[in-house]
Amino acid sequence: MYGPFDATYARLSQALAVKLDGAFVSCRNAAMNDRPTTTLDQVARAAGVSPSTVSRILNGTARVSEAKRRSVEEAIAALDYRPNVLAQGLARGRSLTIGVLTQDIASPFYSESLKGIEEALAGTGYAPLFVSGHWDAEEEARKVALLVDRRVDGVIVLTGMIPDDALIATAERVPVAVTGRTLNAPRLIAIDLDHEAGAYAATRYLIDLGHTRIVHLAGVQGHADARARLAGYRRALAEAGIAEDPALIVDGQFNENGGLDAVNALLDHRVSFTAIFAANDQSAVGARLALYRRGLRVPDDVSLVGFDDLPGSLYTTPPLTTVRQPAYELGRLTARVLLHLIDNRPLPALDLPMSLIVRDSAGEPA
Amino acid sequence: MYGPFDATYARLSQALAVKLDGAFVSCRNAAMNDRPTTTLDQVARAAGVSPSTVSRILNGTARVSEAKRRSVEEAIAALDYRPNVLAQGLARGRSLTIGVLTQDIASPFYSESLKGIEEALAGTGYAPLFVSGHWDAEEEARKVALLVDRRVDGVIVLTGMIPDDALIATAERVPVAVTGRTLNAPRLIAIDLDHEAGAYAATRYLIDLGHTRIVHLAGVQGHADARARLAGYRRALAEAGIAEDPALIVDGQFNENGGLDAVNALLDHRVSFTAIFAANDQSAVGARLALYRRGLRVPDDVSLVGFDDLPGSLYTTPPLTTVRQPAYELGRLTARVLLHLIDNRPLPALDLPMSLIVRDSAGEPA
DNA sequence: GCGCAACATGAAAGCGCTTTCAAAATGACC
DNA sequence: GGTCATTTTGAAAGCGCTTTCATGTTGCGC
Repeated sequence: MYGPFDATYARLSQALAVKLDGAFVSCRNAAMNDRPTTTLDQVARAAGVSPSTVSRILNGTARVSEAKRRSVEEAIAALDYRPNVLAQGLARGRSLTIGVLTQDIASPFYSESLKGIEEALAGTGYAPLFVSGHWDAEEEARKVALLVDRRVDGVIVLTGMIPDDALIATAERVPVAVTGRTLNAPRLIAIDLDHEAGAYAATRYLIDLGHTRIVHLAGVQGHADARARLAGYRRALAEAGIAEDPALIVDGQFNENGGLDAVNALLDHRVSFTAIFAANDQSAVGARLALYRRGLRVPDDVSLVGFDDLPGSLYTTPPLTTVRQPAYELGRLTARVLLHLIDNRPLPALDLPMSLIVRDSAGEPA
Repeated sequence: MYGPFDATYARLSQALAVKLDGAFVSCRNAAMNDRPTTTLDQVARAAGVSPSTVSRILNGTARVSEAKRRSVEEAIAALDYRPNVLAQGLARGRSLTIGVLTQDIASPFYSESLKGIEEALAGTGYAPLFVSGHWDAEEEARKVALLVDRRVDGVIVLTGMIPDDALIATAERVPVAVTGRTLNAPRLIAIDLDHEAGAYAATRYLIDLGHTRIVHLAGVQGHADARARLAGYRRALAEAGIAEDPALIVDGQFNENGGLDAVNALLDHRVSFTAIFAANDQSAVGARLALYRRGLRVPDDVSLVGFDDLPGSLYTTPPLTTVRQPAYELGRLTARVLLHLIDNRPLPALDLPMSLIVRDSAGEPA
């Protein structure tokens, strides 16, 4: 037992926590003295021109004499004027905001897509407004409504459980781009990747290595991606003439703990297998820990293949062989396509391949 | 060599990629037929009352006769009316938006704080607007300006490199809450955790286990947290009477690759050590992989302690002993404090402890 | 039934910007 | 120098909401 400090000890799940120090906080809560924000009218007055002229200069909407331009620019600099984007939005009928419904702002997978969206929007004047639905159809609908109420100029939905109908209805008000679905409606664009093919490739890879007893750590029931990946697994087995064993298809819940529990259960029941195909990297990581705890080596004793290629999967021990989903690129593309949809421009060409990334977690069976 | 498919092969960094399938895209780009959005005026007309009355009912600003209330509510339902939040913001002078400057939307550490902010704001009417500064003072300043231009009602800054002055200047326009600094200014609140103490505890823990040759995988130079953690490491050594060996303090860059490279270099140079204290979990994970590649066991051959307690650190092999930073709670608290600052209410009590989470990656030296 | 307070309601003036429309200024040309 | 096309500019009307202010109602006590 460990205990050198004169501190309080607390037994956590499987961790001993030592409380250390509190937070340092500093603040001077001054009297409300909002620095008065300067408006376009003030700039106009200072420059001796009309508000319209200032607006025109700001937006380059029309030609303006050099003299006025200069005096307006001086006034802007002197007053440190910054246009009120809200007011602009109201006047123009566009908010320059793109609403993005993700499921969990901290999801290692979707946050890559958010990054792609951010990147695609950078420099366009649009700012993304991120909201999380937590895989709950109701909450997702509420969050989409929130976006619409804020008059976003477009909505991006990253997968989720919100029904197609709701998305179609939303598309009546504002252009929508959704990933992870196939869907056809006016002012709505759906971008999907071929999860079935990815899963097929992963499973086929294991089969080609010589495995026949392959566990599938399935994703969350009712989730479209989970279904597609299971289908790919099945197709690969069928094609190879390997009979499907229901005992090998277990629930991995798409998360670490699910993978951990599932593999523990498998091992407890003495189910025999030589490889695991996890429906996502997170459950693969959980599975890997369960194997580690039982002293099973990867890939020597058990081969492991994941799905997603999370940034961290390059650094697991051993680095994880997995199906790469181009999450970042998907986000970028989706945002780009949405902008095109908003401007009613022709849609750009699309090409987003899934790919099997072979690292060190799978090998031939012992 | 592996190659069962009739597919293209490509040699990646350390991975063989098999290109699979393209994206499925569906869309019907209908003619622009924006469903006309209904306004408060229309509701008023439909209900046979004045706009003021509708507004009052919407906001509960004043008592209204039961009859009118009912007819307005019917009109709202019939027209499917939703208030325009932008217009409300303009009229009220408040946007109901909180700007949040993070560094990387996909950072596993900071996204926990974002989650906390989201949680704290849920149900308050405020929505967070997330922007990323990428640890670049210039970009951070630009992003903060963007937030101010959108007239956010408050700004949260998660650490970052933006100079204190810039924050103080921002605070003249809008309330600011910043983490990872100690700073005192009007309408600005700074919340910091004690990184030095956390690092001290981690190092002391290793020392108490019997280690004396302890590597410190330092964070990014010039980063305040990195400095504080190094200081804690040093204090623990000094207190224990262990002479500091400069060869043991190496640059881990706060990321996986940095940790990997640093430990590789150490091993290449045959520096002897029995433990590693990494300045964050990401570099610890990189270090762990480097050790794995060399056949060194954790914790049998080398003990490893991280910093942050990322969600994934519970599932590394072995689970990582680390200093827990309450990132989620920090986000929640910061948002809450900011709301108080905005409303000029007394600030809530604060208590955010760091704690050493003992898992399985550190033990007594061999 | 009268006077006054209390209340419910509507008119209208913003919030800070854009944009249409028409007037004023400029310049080209004969 | 006058005419007309072309540009530059400003006045004013919104965008969709809130909020002040004034008006019209109601209710109460006497």
